[in-house]
Amino acid sequence: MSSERYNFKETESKWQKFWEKNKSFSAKINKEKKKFYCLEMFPYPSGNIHMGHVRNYTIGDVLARYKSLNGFNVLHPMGWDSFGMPAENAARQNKLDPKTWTETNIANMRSQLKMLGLSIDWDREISTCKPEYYRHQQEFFLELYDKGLVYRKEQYVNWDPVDQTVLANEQVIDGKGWRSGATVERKKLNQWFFNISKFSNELLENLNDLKEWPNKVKVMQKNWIGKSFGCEIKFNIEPSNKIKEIKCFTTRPDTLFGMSFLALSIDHPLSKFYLSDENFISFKKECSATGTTEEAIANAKKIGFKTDLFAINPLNNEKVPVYFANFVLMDYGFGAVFGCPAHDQRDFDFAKKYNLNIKPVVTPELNNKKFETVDAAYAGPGYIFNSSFLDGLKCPEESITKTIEYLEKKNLGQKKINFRLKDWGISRQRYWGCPIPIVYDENNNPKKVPKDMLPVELPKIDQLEPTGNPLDKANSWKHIKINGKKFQRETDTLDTFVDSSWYFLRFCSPNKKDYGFDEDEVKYWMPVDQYIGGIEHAILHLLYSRFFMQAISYKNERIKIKEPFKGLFTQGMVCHETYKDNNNNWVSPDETVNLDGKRYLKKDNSIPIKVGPIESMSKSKRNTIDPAKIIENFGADAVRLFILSDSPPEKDVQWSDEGIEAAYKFIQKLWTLNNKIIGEVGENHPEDENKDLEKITNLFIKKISNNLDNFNYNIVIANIHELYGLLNKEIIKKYTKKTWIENYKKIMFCLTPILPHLSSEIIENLNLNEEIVWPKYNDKILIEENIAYVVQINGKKRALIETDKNITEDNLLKLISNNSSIKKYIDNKEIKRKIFVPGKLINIIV
RNA sequence: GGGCGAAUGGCGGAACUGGUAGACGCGCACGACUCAAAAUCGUGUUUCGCAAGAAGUGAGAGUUCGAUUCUCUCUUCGCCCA
Repeated sequence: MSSERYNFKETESKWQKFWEKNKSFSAKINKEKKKFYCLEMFPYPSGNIHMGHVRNYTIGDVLARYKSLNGFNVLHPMGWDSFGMPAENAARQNKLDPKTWTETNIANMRSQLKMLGLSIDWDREISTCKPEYYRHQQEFFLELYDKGLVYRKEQYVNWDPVDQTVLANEQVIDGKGWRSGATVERKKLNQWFFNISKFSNELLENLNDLKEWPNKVKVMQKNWIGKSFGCEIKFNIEPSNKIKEIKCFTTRPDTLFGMSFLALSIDHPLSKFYLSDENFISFKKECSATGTTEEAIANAKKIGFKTDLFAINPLNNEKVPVYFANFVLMDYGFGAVFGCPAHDQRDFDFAKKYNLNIKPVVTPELNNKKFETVDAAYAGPGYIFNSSFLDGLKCPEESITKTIEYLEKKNLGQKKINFRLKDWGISRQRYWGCPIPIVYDENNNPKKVPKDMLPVELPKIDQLEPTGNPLDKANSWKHIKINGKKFQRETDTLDTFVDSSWYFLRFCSPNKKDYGFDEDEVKYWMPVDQYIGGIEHAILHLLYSRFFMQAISYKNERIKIKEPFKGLFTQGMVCHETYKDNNNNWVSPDETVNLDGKRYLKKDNSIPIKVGPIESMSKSKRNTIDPAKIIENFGADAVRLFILSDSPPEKDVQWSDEGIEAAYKFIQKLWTLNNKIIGEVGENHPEDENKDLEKITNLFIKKISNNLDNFNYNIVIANIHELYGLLNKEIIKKYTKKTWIENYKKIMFCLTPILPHLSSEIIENLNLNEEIVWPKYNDKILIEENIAYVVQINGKKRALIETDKNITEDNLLKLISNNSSIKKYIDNKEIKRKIFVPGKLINIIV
């Protein structure tokens, strides 16, 4: 017998144990069934799960369970993105070993996730920091090396001279190292790259086939890849003793007549002639004060170094000075641009500073030959002028193609496609990452580590020193003999984005020893049918994973999959109010007492708290809520219910105490209702009073199915609330035991994706002895004989008339003319027009 | 500066292909139970108005018998890129 109050602790742990023991969510290839690969972005094991995880994994779990009930063979795995800087930082600070720190966190977070009741195949759990995982990653690296997709070149990094370490961009704050406070320098290092730009066109074109991706993400990737049409132009240089010509790329060849200088990147090959010039060296130093991001370079003050060279404009043979400038990137085009100050703001700023000619060549109006750019560059459309044979062309529609045609004909330049996407630098000067399987001989030539020597395992270091690269100091590991020859190991490790670029393949065969994945398993499970995660990974992680799939299938006939993620869903963030005390220090929700819903006091000293804006939960603002505590107090079903209820899953949701309490109460109400229904079932009336219960059930199944199909999970919760109200009214009516069970069980089956524990318990108590499947609804039952017709007069609703659905227009009009509340609107008035929509409404124009 | 998106009660949000705006939840108010409180249950809750009624989906126009929904202009906000 069911007790009065629902004991969520007992019931939830009972079912979690049941699922674990029976391996209820274990996935195996079954070619009889359609597969469904449901994947959520795997977490970084930072210590505890946060609300973002709860939301992400609840959304995924609802989908996985729903698909499973609908007859799909579901793969729903979980793992750990367990290499990365937080572990290394924590280890350096506390002089620990990152492995122990990471493993403790994983154990903790695994148990927290299990408390959510997720339908995960835990036998497939993987962790990227384990040699059993990264061994295969090293093999992929070597495969890509053989395919020519990996190379080494020099590139700038942010160098912290005090900590003797390379910093990521986000570790540089106001030009200083985040921990040491030392001024960060730009330093050139030899680093490894994946040739992602080789696939620029494929990565761009394939976006069109990703029909189940949010358009927003596709647009972001498209902009990131940044395909542009332009022109490569050759400039002759005078005097020609250093260099004869300089190539540059431009998207605006049509402004060539407005050129007043040529700007080069400080890394341009020409720079080698100036390295003995003290002024150039100090200029170079000044440039290295700016960060390495595009944004930092764009916002920096434009500075230049004038050379003794001049470039010849190929169109009019004018001579213009050649500068080195800090805003030109070696990665873009050829590290050289021509400056047209009148129509580019950057060039305009530069020309103003160095007193260079500003000659307008585009005018907004066709006949305005006096147009000048005085305060700012003009980048808008218009007509070409001051440009000899180009004059009068419409800009940019005609002018660009015409100019390119001319340059090509005269052999001065040629049309070119340029991509913004740069190759992916994968070297990290860190300890806690996947070792790069490369060694160097005595002449510093790189050699692959032989396959039979994989994995290259990280050396065990019990205590990490606060500074430097530990692998560089690990002498016994670093020096190695292969076939009697001496080598030194590569001491950089791989970017952790590499770890997450193929983990979805590993999940298909997580225990395969000799290779990263099993081809048959991958053929069956891939691609991921639904990938779910945060929008913050819209570009890098998703693009890198797409590249990896391209790279693996490149020159490999057996792997046909080009795109890893068929469907993508990006969920919004979990937000909370922020609180500050009168010293402007952040205060966490745990430290406050709610006075009246609006005002808060600090718990320990009763001083009023300032309530700030609602922001996404973050440790720095101290507005986080610990899911573990919430599950402990309210139960997993209540948390699942609330995290889905308040906002559409793709939008941000606000966490509130009232919300989770309401969810908890609703779980209790469902249990109370269940007890009443079980009582009714025991009554066993001889026949049904009416068909209402059947209608309620069918309409509910229809609504909840549609809403689940469309990710309208917040509306799904509303459907359940609505259903509760209806059933509560229904229990006073009389139905047979059979009718009650038939309908109630279907309803409960529908609740299992959302509230798996409560519904499993109820279903068990029904003693059905049948498999749980997603119920089908019967549309015929939902057809109503009578319907409330909307009666509009001049487009305004004036009445509802309950009548036969299939009534004719004439009969409906008769009804209306007898209706007292409408009569007054049409009496003594001429009816000009009638619009009749069968089964819905009639609109009378008078 | 460019691109994408959003704007609906006190709050979060519903409204299928143009057809009853405000589902559902929170909050609030009143009532029942109770010596009382909590919990629970019930009723109400867009605004103005006693009412009949009128107005109403960021602002302004347009298409239409009819617009939250379609088109244009503008305002504000968010995200991405610069």
